[in-house]
Amino acid sequence: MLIFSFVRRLLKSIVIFRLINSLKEMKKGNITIKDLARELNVSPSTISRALKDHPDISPETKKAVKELSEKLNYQPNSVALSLRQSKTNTIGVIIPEIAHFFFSAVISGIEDIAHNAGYHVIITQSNESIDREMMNTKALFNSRVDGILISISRETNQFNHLQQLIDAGTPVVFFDRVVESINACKVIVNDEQGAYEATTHLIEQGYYRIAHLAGPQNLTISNNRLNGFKAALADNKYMIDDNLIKICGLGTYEEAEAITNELLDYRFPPDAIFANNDVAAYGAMTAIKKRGMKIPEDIAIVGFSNWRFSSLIQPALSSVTQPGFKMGQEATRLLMKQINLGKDEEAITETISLKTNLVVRESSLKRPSEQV
Amino acid sequence: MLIFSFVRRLLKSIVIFRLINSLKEMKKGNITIKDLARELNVSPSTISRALKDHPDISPETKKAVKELSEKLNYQPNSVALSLRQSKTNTIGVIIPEIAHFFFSAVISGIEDIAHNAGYHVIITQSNESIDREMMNTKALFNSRVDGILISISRETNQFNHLQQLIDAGTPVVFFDRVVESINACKVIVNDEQGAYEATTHLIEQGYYRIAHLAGPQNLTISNNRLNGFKAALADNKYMIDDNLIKICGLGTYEEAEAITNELLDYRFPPDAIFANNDVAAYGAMTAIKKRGMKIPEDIAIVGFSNWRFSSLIQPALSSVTQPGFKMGQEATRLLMKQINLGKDEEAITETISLKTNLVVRESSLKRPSEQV
DNA sequence: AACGTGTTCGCAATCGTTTGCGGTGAAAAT
DNA sequence: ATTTTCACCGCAAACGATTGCGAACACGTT
Repeated sequence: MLIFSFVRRLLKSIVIFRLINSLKEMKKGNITIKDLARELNVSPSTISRALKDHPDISPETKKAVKELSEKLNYQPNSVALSLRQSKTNTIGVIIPEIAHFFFSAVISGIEDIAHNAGYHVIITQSNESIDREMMNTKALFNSRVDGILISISRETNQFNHLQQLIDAGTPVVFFDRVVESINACKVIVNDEQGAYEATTHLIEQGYYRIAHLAGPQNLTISNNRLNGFKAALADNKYMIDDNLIKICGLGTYEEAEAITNELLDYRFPPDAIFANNDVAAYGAMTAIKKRGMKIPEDIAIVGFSNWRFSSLIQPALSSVTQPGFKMGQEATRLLMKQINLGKDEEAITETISLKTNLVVRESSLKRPSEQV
Repeated sequence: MLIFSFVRRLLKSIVIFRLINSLKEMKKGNITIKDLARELNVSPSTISRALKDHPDISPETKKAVKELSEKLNYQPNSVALSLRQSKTNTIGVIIPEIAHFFFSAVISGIEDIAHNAGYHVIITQSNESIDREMMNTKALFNSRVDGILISISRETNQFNHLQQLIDAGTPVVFFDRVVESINACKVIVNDEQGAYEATTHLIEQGYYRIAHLAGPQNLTISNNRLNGFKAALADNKYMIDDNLIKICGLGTYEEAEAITNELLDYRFPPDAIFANNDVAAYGAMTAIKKRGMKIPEDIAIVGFSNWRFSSLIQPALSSVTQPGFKMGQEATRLLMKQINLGKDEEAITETISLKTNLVVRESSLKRPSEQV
């Protein structure tokens, strides 16, 4: 018995030595189930079963397998697994830009749910380009991700690539920037309501000539915000002056600054600006400051998205917060639901609408003395 | 001939009908090479060869294959390809946090090079947690990515998981937050020089009691910045007062604010602060402002990283820029070089050091009247 | 007629893992 | 002594694509 054990141990160390050697030779020598099988003189099936505590395998074999696997630090090849099971346990995300606080928050929400469900997350950026977006959808499809979360790019005005994806059976959930015409799961924030509240807030503060820096109107969210803006004006018997509604197509800081300058050049410039997003708001603030005008005394500003540093700038920027983290969570939950659907079950097409929240800071407050 | 053509066309449409039908049934019915083979009555090998213009295949067959493949929108299964070729054409990235302007820039740089080389990029966040980082390395390894780019977490103080990765033959390139003790490719910025220049700048502006908000000292970058700070003081014959060097371990805004308050409580508080990063600088600014002190008149501030909004806050924050995009590019180039290495070639262990650049803004400028 | 040549394609193995089914041997039941 | 039972394990096919090798066939050449 002792001798046997000794011999076995000797054999094992030789085995390990041999493996390490061949590993060095092969450079990228990842241990496979076959390696374990060869060294223990059993079949690969046995290794596979032993590693997952299949009842057909004897305790001794299991022990031996597990020990060797531990010692050689065996790691199952996910690629092979994915192929075998036609399931990658991976979901893909397509967003316009990572360097965007809102989207970063969404990603964290996505990872939160996905990781707990045992999924990996592949993130891709479209960089606001439809070509890039199409490439990404194709790449994710070819990688056979189990599902896709997408917020479309600023440029996206046709949706074949997305419809194809859905037709091929890939579960898709849209978030934030959704596509109206596609029948699928969607998670949005109530942009219209957010814009309505922001505008109402400006009205309540006593501003009467309110401009809007709008986003590109092919994006539903931009359109909704514009509608909310108009609705608030209308409900308060304010006239809607199209000259005070400017579309910022690029979404850059500089563009907003230039467009704000146009507004300020009017004979009767606005006394408040509601910006489609915080970046535009920053641009507006810059233009205003450069003219020596004061915020909010001369012009009030409200933004949208509540970037991380909106509270840090001077004056602190009022903004509509979007629940990014929660949106990521909800979108991923919907996706998981779809993925786990039986083949025969009907596809679900739920739409979740999350509430926004207006955070009032200095940039939109009339001074006490000036308040009505 | 005409009849033949007609029959063939008829057959084809039936074929397609059948496929579409079975596709609907199978829900996730991705077209495979076998499907094409069955419908055209050839072997899968022929399909494979036809699709890649192998000379062994007749022009007619090629044409038929390509047409059908086009019509059914055949997309090769990347998973199967990866398994077959032991190559995933994917690289993994591990960063502490996505919601960080510097890292976002790095990612864009990475994608720039990687996409051009035909690689996908998988991004994972460690959230500054070593556990998460270990999980991510394992997950990426199991996914058999062709290489990994990593910037370690704030918590990471042991490196077994990374050494194992390298020992297993996975190409790894460290960037920004590198591990000194591991022999591998690294891309860093010259933190010491950056800190040296920032500190020298403060000295030249006439500040004489300069404090430093340092980062956790297990991070080489933090340590280098501290060293640069000290070196600048020493070279200018300034004394190094350890009371003016405070370590911010968490890296949060609030922590920096609290620690700055400690500095301000001194009988002789500092008249300038060089912060290890911009977030800490923001915290310091908040603390200073809350006391009614003025920047830079009472206290000057210089940060590190040059966040996107450092130029927007009041006063605009002087900061040391790090070339994030370029860093991502360089790191990826190094990784590509490693990946394309022959099996027998010696592993490369290059270290690239990028230059920083001090951007002087209001927060560190003595007023003209007060300047020497 | 036999052989050589070239074109066009299929067979089968392979990547790493899983799994239904069948096989072996020993112990237990008849 | 024969059958049944059970524990334990291996065979082989499968996931989708690639590729070395050989086969079949139609030519042209001797």
